[in-house]
Amino acid sequence: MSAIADVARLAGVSKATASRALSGHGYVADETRERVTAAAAEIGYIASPNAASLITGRSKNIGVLIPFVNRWFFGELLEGIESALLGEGYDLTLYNLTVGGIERERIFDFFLARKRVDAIIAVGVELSAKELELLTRLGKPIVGVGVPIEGIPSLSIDDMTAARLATEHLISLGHTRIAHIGGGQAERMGHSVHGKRLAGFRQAMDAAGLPDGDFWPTEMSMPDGFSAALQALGDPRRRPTAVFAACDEIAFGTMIAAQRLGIQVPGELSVVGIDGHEYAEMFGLTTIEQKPREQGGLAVEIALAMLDDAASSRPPTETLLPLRFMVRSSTTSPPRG
Amino acid sequence: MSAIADVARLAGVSKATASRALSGHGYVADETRERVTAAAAEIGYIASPNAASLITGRSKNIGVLIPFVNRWFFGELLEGIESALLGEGYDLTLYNLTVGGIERERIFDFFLARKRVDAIIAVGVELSAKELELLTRLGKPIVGVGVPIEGIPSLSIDDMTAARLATEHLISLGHTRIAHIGGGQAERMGHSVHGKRLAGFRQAMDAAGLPDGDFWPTEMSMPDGFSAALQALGDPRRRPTAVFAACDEIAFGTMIAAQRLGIQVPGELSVVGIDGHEYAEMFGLTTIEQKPREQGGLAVEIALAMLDDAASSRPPTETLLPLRFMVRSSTTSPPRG
DNA sequence: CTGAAAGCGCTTACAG
DNA sequence: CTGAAAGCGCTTACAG
Repeated sequence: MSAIADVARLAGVSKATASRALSGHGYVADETRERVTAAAAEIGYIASPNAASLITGRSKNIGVLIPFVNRWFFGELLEGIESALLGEGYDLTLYNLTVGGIERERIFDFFLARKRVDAIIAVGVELSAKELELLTRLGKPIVGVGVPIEGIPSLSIDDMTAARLATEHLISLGHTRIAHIGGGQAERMGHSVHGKRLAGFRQAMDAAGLPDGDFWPTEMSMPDGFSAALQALGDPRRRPTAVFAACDEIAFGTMIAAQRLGIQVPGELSVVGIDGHEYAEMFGLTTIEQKPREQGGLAVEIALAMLDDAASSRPPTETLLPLRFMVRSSTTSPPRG
Repeated sequence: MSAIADVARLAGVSKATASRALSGHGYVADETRERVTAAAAEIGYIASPNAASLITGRSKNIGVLIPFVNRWFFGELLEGIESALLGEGYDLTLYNLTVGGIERERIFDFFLARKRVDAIIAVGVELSAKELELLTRLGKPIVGVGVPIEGIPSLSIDDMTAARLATEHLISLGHTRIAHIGGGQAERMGHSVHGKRLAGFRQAMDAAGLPDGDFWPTEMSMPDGFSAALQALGDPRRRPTAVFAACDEIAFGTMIAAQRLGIQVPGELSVVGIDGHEYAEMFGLTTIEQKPREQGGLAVEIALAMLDDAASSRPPTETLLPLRFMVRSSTTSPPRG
């Protein structure tokens, strides 16, 4: 006996009426609705979305594609998405879409094909043409966050501008020998976050009439930033007076490397990052802040809105999110001489 | 027309046979099975677990309760769980169970009551008696990781032993003024990770005949460890020569605080942690390693095994996971004088 | 405004 | 070994 039948019997109505009363779809007399709600509360009835999905086609579940869980930006975004979804009564199904991951293909071919999710939020993932095709063929709302996806409503900061701002800050302080330690993976530098931040850096240097600073490619993590910085700062004769790090984690690694090498920050080396990482204050890092947790909430809002009016009013393809410059103690004028 | 009907028609069999062939339940002639599999492959058929769950009662979906996503230990564990689940064809539904969280109650009353998950993996969560009651009443396998849960199969390291080992390491180096910077939340210190690590610390100090070292309670994060360490190390006259940090993140914060105060590590201050964080090598931190990613895989294994033979062979209530002592450059003998 | 009936896409006794 | 039928727990036209 289905659970809703119990509610119906207790309230003295049909299953159909009970369903209408509980879902809010269709006409039900106020008095009836109250009886049904009371009955449902009494036996602790919670509708099974699995059963409902069979007929409504909606499963109250959103799939999240994300390359890392354990990096600040991604972790914050994920928590933001989760909290917003729960607030709306949606479940979050997590797909950790790693770059060379063995399961990557299966996520598209199998997991997403199971028709379990109503929409997809793709966080910081770069999709191959084939993957994008598979995704769009699902016919479900897709929202991109962190990195814009061709033809899909996406949220991100303006990476080029952020990088330009960070670099200009260093230039305005008087630095001329500025290095960029940033994301590698040169193959797809074009549209990637990495590529744009590098481009913004070069743009600012060019505009100031400065020679291209050194670029040290690395992964977007603290230990990798540390290793790269050891190289970048290792040779005292060629050492830059300032580093623009593509993200705060790289910036922290750079600051630790500087300390290891006996280089004073900011006296002998200025460091600026992008992100607004939770450690930024502790490190005294000057950075360009973004708010990934809020971005997650926004992404949910957009995805659910697309679900509501499927055809009409698609959100704009690319939404740029606000930036905030936070000056702290990691940047100052270059040393004299 | 249901998708499996298409497969059946194409293979020239009934839906029942198609279902049996694809699921592997029940007898099907080999030749028939091949035809069905081929037909399914041809039209790219993937069974809807939502529909199947209605009759099997299984949804191929596991719920994960976790207090943080953005802390190394939890992030690693989550990635380990996700990857193991995907390998088994299971989805992961993420519930971020924060401590004072507004949604916390709803996760138990509403989300988990929707009958969507086949089992629950509770990571590092301390449950109230009421919550535990709600959880067990679901009648589903539950596995605890990180912190043991009363009466539930749980995986964790032996926190007391780990803390004792770390402390004894410092003692064996000759330290006598050792402080512990560790988890706060005194109200439920008893069974918590925090409480056990503090207890192990005290046990080791006692056993060595040393007076209780100072205990500085804090959150298990790097910035909070930093703030606590600034206090712990601030007064040169009372300063300890060694710090046992309850986790690596606190240890890193402590090392950064020491640097800020001009205190040499390890010359003037030894620091030891617990975890084996990905930054430990960069910081040169001596620590007791655990492998949360593998713990996640193990938790999945146990949960799925419990699903397979519901009644029989319950796994042991508390499984203790291996530890590995990693000595690096953050610990040495205390300064003379 | 409400109820009886059909049906979502599957799986599983039950016959044969 | 296979198929026809029933049914999982819901929701939604369709009558009334």
